[in-house]
Amino acid sequence: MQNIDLYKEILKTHNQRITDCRLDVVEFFLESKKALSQGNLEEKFPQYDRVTLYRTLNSFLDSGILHKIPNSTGVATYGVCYETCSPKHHDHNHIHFKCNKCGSIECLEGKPVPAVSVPIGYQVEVVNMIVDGYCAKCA
Amino acid sequence: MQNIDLYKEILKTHNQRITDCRLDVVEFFLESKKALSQGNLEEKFPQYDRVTLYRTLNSFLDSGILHKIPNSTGVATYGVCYETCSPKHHDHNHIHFKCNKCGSIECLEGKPVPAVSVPIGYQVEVVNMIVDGYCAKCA
DNA sequence: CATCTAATGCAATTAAGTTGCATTAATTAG
DNA sequence: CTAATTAATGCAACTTAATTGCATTAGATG
Repeated sequence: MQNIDLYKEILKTHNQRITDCRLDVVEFFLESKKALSQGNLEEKFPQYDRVTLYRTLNSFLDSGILHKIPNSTGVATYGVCYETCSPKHHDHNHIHFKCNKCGSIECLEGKPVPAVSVPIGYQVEVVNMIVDGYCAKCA
Repeated sequence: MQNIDLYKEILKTHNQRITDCRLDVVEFFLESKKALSQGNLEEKFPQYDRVTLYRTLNSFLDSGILHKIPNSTGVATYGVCYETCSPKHHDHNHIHFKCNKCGSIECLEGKPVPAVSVPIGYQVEVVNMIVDGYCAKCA
């Protein structure tokens, strides 16, 4: 909890109350630098009720602290939003990488999503790019 | 069931037995031209047991008739594979589009996924691109 | 400090997906 | 064409993910 002031600031600017649970969750996301799921939170914070963690995730999602990362596993995973995101408009112009061996999901910062063309009449809101493969450790 | 011979051929070449259920499911996928979920199948085919439909989907997945489409809803959705796919190697070099209004997910054929660059040491297996927005009908 | 309202914890419930097992039916070999 | 083989089906039970209701607690605001 070295950056406790930063975590508090993040919560405040997103209209979240400063509670132990929410500070812990924010810290966990920022420190781990990986996409996390409800299950990861339950493991890490057995002191909090499952439902509280669910609601924390949903609350962070609504307020724009986190975004959902699409995947095929059937388990919702979340990543930290960047400064360019606001609660109303998410701008996740980066690629997510999922390792098929260790299962970790991370954001590839500095790797912008290439432009995408859609059929006439279609309107693009968000583009997600998910790369499956093997990370540097597992390759 | 006009194309019943085609459906049988698809099942045969993927080592699936010709049954009513599997013929119906293949037809549904090919006719609707959209990504479908377990729920869609249950609605459409109340005559078949839930478990049978689950197993049909999984069987089609393993044999390379269908592929999973990553998404943020938490519900697994499946799309038809192209000829370039084999059970062992899936080649889904196309973009999936999800409409935020009507919820339909479809493949944008003829829209190849752009090349993607990953950090050194990373190995790419499959690249998925999911565009969220509004389809021509809902825009 | 009093009020307001968000956040929490517990219990119960819904929904998605899986597993075991006995039965049925499609395929294959003789 | 029939018998043997094995995939597919249906039912029941179970697991896991996620949601809802409600009473209680505790931040935030004036």
